[in-house]
Amino acid sequence: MTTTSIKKLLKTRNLKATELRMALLEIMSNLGKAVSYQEIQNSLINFDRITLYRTLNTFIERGILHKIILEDHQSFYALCSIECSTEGHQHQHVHFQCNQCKEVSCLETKEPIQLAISNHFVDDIEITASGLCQECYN
Amino acid sequence: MTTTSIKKLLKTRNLKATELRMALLEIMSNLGKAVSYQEIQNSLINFDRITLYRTLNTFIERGILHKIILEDHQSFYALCSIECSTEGHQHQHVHFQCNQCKEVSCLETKEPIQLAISNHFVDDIEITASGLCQECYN
DNA sequence: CTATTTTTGCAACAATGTTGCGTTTAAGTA
DNA sequence: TACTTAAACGCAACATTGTTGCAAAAATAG
Repeated sequence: MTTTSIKKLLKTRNLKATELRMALLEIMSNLGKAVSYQEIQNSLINFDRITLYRTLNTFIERGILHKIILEDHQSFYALCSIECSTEGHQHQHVHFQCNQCKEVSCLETKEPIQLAISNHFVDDIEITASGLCQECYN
Repeated sequence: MTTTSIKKLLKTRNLKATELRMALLEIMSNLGKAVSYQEIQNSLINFDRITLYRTLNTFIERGILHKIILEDHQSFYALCSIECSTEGHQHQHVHFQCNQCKEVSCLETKEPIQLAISNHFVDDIEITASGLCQECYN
């Protein structure tokens, strides 16, 4: 994403284009993958952690980012698809973490994921898989 | 579980039957559901939080408990099935949290869950669903 | 350029994770 | 039962992350 398109995105969500927000979105779009909280912190220079905390929450709330929580309490963040908005997230994908390189990716599914549980009303499903990614598998 | 059977279980895992371990397993087996960390703390009296931390980790390591991490970083713990051991966990179930009563349950699946991702080697799958449980649905 | 609303940055606190280490305890053995 | 010893505990100490309030600063609209 260019600086201009980032600014546009922020504007559509009624958010001001502040320094940290721009920096964060630049990092996320440059890396083009799910990024760990650690990695975000390391990529930013001279930032306030409370502001980052609030920025991440704001972005999630406005449908710009989504959060992925893995077993070891590590948080990852990934850019949302275009369908997500202030009104809500529209994700339909599986999160995959490679046990070797530890990278996390969002895998789009062609068909909606179905899960039927008797006597339960299922509203949302989160699927996290782990194993070996394409790179590490070969 | 009776006190005797708890002691037996600990012995099979080469663990000493200490006060906190006994108390924790009694709570877990009495409640008979996934229990939040909060709830565990509230149920215990006069305990050391580091000891609890280590006890939980030990139990997970030895295949007595398994940990369920939900979106809001809340940890839940549940007793493992008989198949789990020091050698490893053998779970094949879906974790479900009710949006209303917030209870978490482990739902056994009759058939193994399959997930094929092209060019990836899938080793483990975690599925967390949310919605309304039987009680709150009616 | 100015006004206004948003956002930041700091203080302050809570919860949980994590390790080291000396002391205590459980459990096997004499 | 008393003794021994490896396991487990309990405390100190520190790190990380979450969370809120509030005054100061900054971004946008006009």
